[in-house]
Amino acid sequence: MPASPYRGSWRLAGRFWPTVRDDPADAEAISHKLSVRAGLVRQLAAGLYTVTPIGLRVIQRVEAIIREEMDRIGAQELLMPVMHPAEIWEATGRYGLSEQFRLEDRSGRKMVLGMTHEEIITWHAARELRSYRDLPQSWYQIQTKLRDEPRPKSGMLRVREFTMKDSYSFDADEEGLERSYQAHSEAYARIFDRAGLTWYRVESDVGMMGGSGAHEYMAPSSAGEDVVARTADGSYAANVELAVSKAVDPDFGEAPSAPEPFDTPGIGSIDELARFTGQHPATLAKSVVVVAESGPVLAMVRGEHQVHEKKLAHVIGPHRAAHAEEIRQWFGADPGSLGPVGVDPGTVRIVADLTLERGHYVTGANRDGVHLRGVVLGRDFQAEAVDIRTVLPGEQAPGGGGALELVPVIEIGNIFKLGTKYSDPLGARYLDEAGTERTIIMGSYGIGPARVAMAAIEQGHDDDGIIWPAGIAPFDVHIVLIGDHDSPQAEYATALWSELSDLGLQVLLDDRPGLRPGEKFVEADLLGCPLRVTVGKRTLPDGPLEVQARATREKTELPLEGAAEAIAGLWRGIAGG
RNA sequence: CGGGACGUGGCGCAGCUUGGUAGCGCACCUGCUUUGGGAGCAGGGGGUCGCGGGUUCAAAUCCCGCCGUCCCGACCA
Repeated sequence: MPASPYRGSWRLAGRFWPTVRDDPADAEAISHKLSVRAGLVRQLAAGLYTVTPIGLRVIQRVEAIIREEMDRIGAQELLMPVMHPAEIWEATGRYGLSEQFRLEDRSGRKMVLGMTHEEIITWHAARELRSYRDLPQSWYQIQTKLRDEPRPKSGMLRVREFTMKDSYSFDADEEGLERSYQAHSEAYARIFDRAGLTWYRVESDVGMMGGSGAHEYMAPSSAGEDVVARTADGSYAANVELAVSKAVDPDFGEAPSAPEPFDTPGIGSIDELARFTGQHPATLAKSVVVVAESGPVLAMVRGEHQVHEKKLAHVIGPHRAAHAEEIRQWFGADPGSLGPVGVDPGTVRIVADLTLERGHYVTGANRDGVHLRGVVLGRDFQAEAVDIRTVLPGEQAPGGGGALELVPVIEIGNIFKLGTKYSDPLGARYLDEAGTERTIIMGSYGIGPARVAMAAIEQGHDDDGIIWPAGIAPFDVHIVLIGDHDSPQAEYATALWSELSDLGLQVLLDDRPGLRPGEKFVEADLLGCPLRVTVGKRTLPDGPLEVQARATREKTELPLEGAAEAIAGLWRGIAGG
């Protein structure tokens, strides 16, 4: 049994720590490769992972930071079931979502596995909170969520079962919600700073949560699935799903008094059209046909832009791409020669990006191999002018903060102003001072601890392994013992381990017998604790003791006298005091 | 859900085209030597080749179906 007299410190001999030499064959993301190689996680099935004892240390350190910061803003921890009666989800119209795991109990009662807990916490709030005197409240939990993801991927980054810190605020009015939202915003900043991440707070889409305002917390990483548009100074930052920008207008020149048809044989794409006409793509309009529930929609953006599906969906609702035959039927031409002029507004709804309100454009003529030039919105066709395009890097941010860059990010947390989306259908109401019944105003706030850990790996690694931020490393100090159990080095290393632990550090002592020094060094690099101390024959009897910082590889030689204090000092330097 | 790839000792892979004794590296076990950056020698254990069906005298290999996993896209608090 490995002795561990100090909370948080480990002797390694006899512990389960399954490292591997090779990258797993099916891993792509760096955090996926390294989390498996460093023995932090093991896969059970697609999107299902077991966390090993040493991996759990990292997760628990993230969770400890979260608990401290949530408690600091007065949030209270509780714990709700993962399995819920379906009726509660039916009440908010969220029963039957495609990602929801559904089942029946033995008596045939419909149940669901929780993908989140808005419904459940609101159900409780509706029963327990009655008076303005009961408000405000902030409740949180760190609990398992289950989502039947269409495509689990990238190791622990996108999984079907994971733990989430989710909190919920209950306020009497909008001002109260604003305070709760602000408190969470400040707590989140401290949490992600303490976890050692580079992160952005960005405006986000309210999505399926509904509500009136939302921000996402994003860690930049090439493994990220979301994209943020931001200025270099950070004054503007938004998920591309809703990012806006000032497009650069080309020199349109004079518009002809009416659209002029011209032949464009065999031209099917904007690139080809730009080459054929010698005009800048920004003077060409792209026409995309989709089918919404109400019928066909022609969506138009400038040639250099892309239609953003989510933005479009905000305007026209759920939709799909149109089939070739449908397009023929509605427009009398094939994709490549489509345009808005002459289209019957009774059959086809036309939505045009805001950029098209300026200038005149080349569009398809709805005759194969023919385009029109000089097409003007408002004069030659009517359309709803709306924002449906994706911003491009280099375009100017709306606030004057400069040019936008597009960066891939991992979503590590989010905060939502829910308003009454859940409290209303679930009947969470209270009586105000005047005795009037009012609906409770809610917010919800999430963080994925495992994503925080994986983002830290994405942002901190080199060819040899992980470089943990001091705040969430599995250990503060990793002692590599070179020598047998009964050697003087072992005796010294064990004493040093105790001494460092007494100083409040979490220390890993690699006292595994029979391993070669090289293997221990390689695995220490893989694991990536901030400081590595080597105790070998060179150390004794007179020193020096070698300490290496994982991040910089900087080596420090310490005299044996006062070594533990000196190491603690080095650690404080790395951890930021 | 569309497209693509892969499934062979614990891990990483070869063998499949052209059917005929299941192989390599690492890991593992034993012994000796070694011990400050994934050791050397010798010996050894471990695989119904994802599952089911078919073709054949004979299937890891050919055919059909299914399952699993990964990647791209769609999707996605």
